[in-house]
Amino acid sequence: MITIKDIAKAVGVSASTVSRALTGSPLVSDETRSRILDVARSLGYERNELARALVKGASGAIGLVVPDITNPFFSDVARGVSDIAERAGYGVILCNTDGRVDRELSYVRLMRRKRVDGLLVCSATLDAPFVQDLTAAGTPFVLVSRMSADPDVPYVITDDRAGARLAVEHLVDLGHRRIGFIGGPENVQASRDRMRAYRDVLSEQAISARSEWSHHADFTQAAGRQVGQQILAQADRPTAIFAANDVTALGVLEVAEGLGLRVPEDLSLVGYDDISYASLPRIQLTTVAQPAVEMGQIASDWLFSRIESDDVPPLQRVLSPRLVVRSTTGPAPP
Amino acid sequence: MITIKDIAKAVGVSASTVSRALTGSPLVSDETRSRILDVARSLGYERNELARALVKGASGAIGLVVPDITNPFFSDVARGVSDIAERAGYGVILCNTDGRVDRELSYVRLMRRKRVDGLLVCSATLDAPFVQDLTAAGTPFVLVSRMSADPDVPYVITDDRAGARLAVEHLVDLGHRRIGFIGGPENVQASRDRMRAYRDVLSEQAISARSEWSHHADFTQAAGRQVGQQILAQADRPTAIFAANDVTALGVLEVAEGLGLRVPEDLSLVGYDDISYASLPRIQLTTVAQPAVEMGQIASDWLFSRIESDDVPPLQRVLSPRLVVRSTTGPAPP
DNA sequence: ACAAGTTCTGCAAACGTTTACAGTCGCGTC
DNA sequence: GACGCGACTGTAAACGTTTGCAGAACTTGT
Repeated sequence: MITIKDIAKAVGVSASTVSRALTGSPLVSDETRSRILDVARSLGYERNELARALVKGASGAIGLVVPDITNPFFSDVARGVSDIAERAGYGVILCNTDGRVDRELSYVRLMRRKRVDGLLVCSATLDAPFVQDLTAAGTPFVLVSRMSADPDVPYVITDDRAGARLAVEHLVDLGHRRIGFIGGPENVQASRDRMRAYRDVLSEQAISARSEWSHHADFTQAAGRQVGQQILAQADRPTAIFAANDVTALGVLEVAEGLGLRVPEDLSLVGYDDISYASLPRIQLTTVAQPAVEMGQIASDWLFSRIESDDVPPLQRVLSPRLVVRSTTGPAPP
Repeated sequence: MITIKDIAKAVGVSASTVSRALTGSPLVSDETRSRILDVARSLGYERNELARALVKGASGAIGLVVPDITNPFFSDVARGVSDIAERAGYGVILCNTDGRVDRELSYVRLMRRKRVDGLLVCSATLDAPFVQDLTAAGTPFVLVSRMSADPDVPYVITDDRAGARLAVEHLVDLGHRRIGFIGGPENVQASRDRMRAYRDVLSEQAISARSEWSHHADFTQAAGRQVGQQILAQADRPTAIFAANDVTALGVLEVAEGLGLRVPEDLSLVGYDDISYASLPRIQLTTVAQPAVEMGQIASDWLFSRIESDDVPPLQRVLSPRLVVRSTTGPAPP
């Protein structure tokens, strides 16, 4: 690979002059600059960003850790992040944790070793030890879709309690009294909040929460099928289910139809996220919309300004979810 | 940040000894090694991979360039890649090109500057100038979902011609004679191949290919809607449409239902890719399956062995596509 | 007691940049 | 003709590792 020294030799100047010419410093005469640029071009020089990163103390990369890039919610977030990063000239390193704390932690450590300039974490487990590590290390980061008890930790979320309330109240308004819930992993904040709101609404409305209608899954379609089957196979089954994300809801939809249940006549179904497939004509899933792409953009926008300058106020942004009523919900059967 | 020198000072040895201890070299006594490890741990040392990369000439990262991570086909590929990369201890840098040659090129250059050890390119434009650049530079890479005229270029693809044949022949078998096609961008190899097969089958069957039923889109749902609308709004419309990917097909499905057409009674529809949403009960899209996750795995598996050793035979893997008949296709209306 | 190993450790160079500092050169001014 | 100044260029150190080479200390065999 061509280095700055090769160019220096070819042009007959020192390496520092080449460096200056290439970085656009004014401390170089127009004549030598153009000679240098010519030679650099003709040699096909590409600056070694590793070396540059080492001396500048900035790697020009950020880490993006998500549970599963295959989940449309997170690929939307990733898309938002990647777009902003491209504009800012940063690289994005992708990490899939499957929501496992150990992988999350090992990825965060890998990112620290790679000296990323910042970190975007969607992983959302509740008791995240890496948060302290990162604050202690002074690595800028943003939590996406997870809030922290610590008031100094920057985050972008939507109000999960409010969103879940919308969903459950919608079902209650339709006359449902037998309402089930399928959450994500127990240690995921978003899942807890949505569950909490579910319980709150039920108790406010003096509706009993039946434990056999409320289960944890893991935000995948397969788990949605499995838990959905479990709930719906009971003789005494709910008339409505609120699933803590769309992917799960689609899994439930699948088994519901498999069991011969009509949606929404026999079973109403609400999801969460409003992934693009929720709006397909055949699906028309009632759901709570989160602006995923925008969340990614907001988070990375802030991250980059935080990287450039230490004193930007911490980002603590709570976006409003929006209930999107489509056709998987209807009046409760008599 | 703690460096190797800090540890050296604290323990009272030289930096080289610390380095050796940390990298597990046998040239260090057990006693000093354990003292060093203790101090390293207690100081919270994390090795600077940038510095290491600089001297070793290997960055421990690969680039993954895809048109759009939001497209489930590519997020599946990404998932496969990321899993293998994690196991091999590599980082994956994500690049979205939207299929634009300029962005593709500028990303490839960025990756070269970042000195990635290898590159996985899904971008699939036909006349890809970066291929020569990369071979010339000696950067290992694999084309995913695109073949090259050059016999030395490594790739993983499925046989697009064969897959598309399956789709179109299926429609013909069902009695359709009025068959439309919606492709991807004109310069995308996969799109061309699928179109080519579409035309071949029609001409073999002595069916006329009507140009007003055959259009290019860009593999997005929005474009599927738009082009679908264009084709289906005609009084003289086809009885079947083969869309070059599932996302497009879902867009078509949307407008078809909007126009009051029943699928498959009035219109049969075939997609390509078998993304996970194609199998939803309400969708049940007939499609041609490509093993996306596996393609990502195969490609990166090979890439890593290629990185470790120069002389592995070039990867040229053609996987077989599989027709999955579901319920968006049916007999042609009389 | 001494040569010849062994086993461990340190020195210094290298990787490819950036950048503070010190020149050098030519030119105009007094 | 000395002086200062502006405009440019070079020297060298630094970033944090790895690693070839040489040396030190300690064993072993004679």
